[in-house]
Amino acid sequence: MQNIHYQQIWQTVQLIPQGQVACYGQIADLAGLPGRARLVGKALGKVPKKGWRGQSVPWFRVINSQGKISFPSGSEYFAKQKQHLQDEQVVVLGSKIKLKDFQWQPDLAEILFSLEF
DNA sequence: ACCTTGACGGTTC
DNA sequence: GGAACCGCCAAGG
Repeated sequence: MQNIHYQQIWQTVQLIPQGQVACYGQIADLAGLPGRARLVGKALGKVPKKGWRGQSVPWFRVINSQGKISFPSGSEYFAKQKQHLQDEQVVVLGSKIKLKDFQWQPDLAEILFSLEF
């Protein structure tokens, strides 16, 4: 396929460690697409369910810059995302997550690694 | 080539 | 806090 941007995004999302979260804008920046948070949302909506390059894409570790799950509360996907996060010990109160405690803070080495492709 | 759609973000009030 | 508004721009129709 030719949608290079989606692939860069999926790949970056795969770097988020288990038990941590990242926001859409943060992923966009790390993927080399500054200012394109919305594209990240679109890309996540299209992750291959079977995974990509042999690994699953942990879409549920991506939330918005306000620390909230971006699906309408009550929707099927909202529940699914919340469940996945709680399963890996991320505390979700209502729809909110404390970024201060759970946001992924990639170190320099990780950033450089992600830029090599 | 034009128009709409996004799992968004920052600014402002 | 939260809501309204505007900027963003690749993809798909």
